[in-house]
Amino acid sequence: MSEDVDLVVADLADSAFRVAGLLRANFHATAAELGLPPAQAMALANLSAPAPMRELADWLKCDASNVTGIVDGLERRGLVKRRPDPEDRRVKHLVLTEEGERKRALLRKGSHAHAVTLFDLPEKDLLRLRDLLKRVADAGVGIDVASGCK
Amino acid sequence: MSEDVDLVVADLADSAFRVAGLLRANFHATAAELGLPPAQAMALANLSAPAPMRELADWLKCDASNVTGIVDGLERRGLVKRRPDPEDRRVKHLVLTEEGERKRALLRKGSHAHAVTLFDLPEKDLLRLRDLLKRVADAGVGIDVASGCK
DNA sequence: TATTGTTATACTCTATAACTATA
DNA sequence: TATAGTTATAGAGTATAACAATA
Repeated sequence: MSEDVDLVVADLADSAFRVAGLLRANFHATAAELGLPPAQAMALANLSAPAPMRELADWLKCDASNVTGIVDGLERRGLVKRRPDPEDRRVKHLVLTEEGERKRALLRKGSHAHAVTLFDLPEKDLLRLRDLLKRVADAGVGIDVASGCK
Repeated sequence: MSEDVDLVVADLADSAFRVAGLLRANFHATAAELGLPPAQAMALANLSAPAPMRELADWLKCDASNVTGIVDGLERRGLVKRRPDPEDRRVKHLVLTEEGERKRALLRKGSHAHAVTLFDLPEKDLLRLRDLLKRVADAGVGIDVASGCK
């Protein structure tokens, strides 16, 4: 007899939430140590290269109007600068300052160290877990939210 | 040659975040359809039986002072009632109304339907993923946040 | 003294809508 | 007309500190 799929899925969703919660809690704690609110930290972590503000809104999956405030905070802290695009004068590119680069590196270092400790599995299991979870994550982008239909 | 563990872990953390993000986005959307803000929905989902407000604060991992506002919202919507504990008159138990039970069921039904669609894997993989993720989640509770040390 | 729940306060996050300046 | 970014506004989530009632 096979296990009840509903139960397995419920278990799975619970574990996924818990694991992500642990990752997020650590990210927030690391951010707090660096004096950064969560959203600003998330923005900073995503700024691998100069990018228009619009792009940041897409990354953070939030309305463009929020980005203004988040970037205001990062600019107030001296971590990014707004640089107007000479080609299209509506666009402003976000450029990290030296201090911004430094904090970004610390932020990523902290997250990664925690992840390594968290995903403490034998290599075979680690690879298996990565493959399975990636399949779910990749397939999931095509699923309509709150409808359950593809 | 084995793959670089750092890369695998980074990939894994990314997938875990994405999967949890999908689950959460769906939960919020389902909550919104029921006219519930996220925190109130989360509280409602956790109220399987009458519980003291303090317990809810632990579940939600937030300060007790927040719970007052969240429960105010649920009470305003007629979904829960505060019932004083006769044994310890400091304590108030949260009891779902009939409408509260109804919305709670709908909320859980929506989440679960989405999870079933999301975790659309052959049974063998499904069980494997559940086991691996559960191991990580269970082990993770013992890890200090933002320090990476056990 | 310690704990439960409340209030007051402040900061942050988020979406909507109306606006500007460009394209 | 459409797009990038801003402003104003309002609702929501969160933590801190001080407090009342009770244990």
